[in-house]
Amino acid sequence: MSLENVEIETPENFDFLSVIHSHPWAWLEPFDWDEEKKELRRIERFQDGKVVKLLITQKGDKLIVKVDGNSEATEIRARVRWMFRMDDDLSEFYEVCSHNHKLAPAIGKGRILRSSTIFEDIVKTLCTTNLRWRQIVPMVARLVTQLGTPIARKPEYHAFPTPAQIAGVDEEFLRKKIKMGYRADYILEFARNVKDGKFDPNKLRFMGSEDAYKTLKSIKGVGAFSSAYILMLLGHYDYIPVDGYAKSFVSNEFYDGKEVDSKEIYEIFNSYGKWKALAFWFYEGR
DNA sequence: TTCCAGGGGTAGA
DNA sequence: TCTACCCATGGA
Repeated sequence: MSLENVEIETPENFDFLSVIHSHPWAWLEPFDWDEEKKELRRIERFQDGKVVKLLITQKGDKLIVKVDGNSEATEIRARVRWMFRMDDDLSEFYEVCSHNHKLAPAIGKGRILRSSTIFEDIVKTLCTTNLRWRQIVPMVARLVTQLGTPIARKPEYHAFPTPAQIAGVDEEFLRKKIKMGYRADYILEFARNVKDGKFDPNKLRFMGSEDAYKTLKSIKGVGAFSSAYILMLLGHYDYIPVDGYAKSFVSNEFYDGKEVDSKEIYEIFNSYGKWKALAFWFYEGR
């Protein structure tokens, strides 16, 4: 095992801690956030099947990636850049924020952490619906440790399972061993479709938001909320993920506690145009 | 025991 | 397009 460092220069207005705290992904395996060291651990499986441990910290205007294992620096850079949204241009969003005191604190923020594959982000979103957070964390941990490839000499660390690894078990396994409940059926069907080439998550990268929304919603188990959530991870912000939390926030902030639905939420944030979901996500007090 | 969680599918209107 | 109803899990 070798231990090497890969350094990546951060773009202007890059806030490492804001990416970590943008949503709860950093607390879901195979991520793990060390609050004391301010270090993000990520177990990553590469094209050739090799699994390595990445330890990511910020030092000045660079991200330092300690790599435990042998892998290509180029590939590591590409994946870290993708996960940390380092190529996102948010200058237009910050311009919008500068005209609203409730959004001024969002300047420098707006990069929402994502997994290295869209497949993983979709599976994780399916896992998070209709459950309490303390149930989601162990469920995802079971999925990763029981199905993901371990690091050869450190079998306690596992990468996120591939579509083939999930597709290789039956629904009973996902229900009983991973304790996914009714989600087992959805996740299994999705993994099998990806494995068989019937659904290619990477095509979502090149779609406009409307097409991507329709495509995501066609996945069984992915509804309006999850589609909008995944769209944010893809970098499209014109659909707002409306859930119970969104309703209660908008109700208290804008409607004096009166019950609201999607329609009222969009009425508030429509003025932000293609940035509406990001404006909603980083609105002060949310 | 009962309730509920930062939902979604389906049937029926 | 909208609504009612059901779906499981496990902690409080």
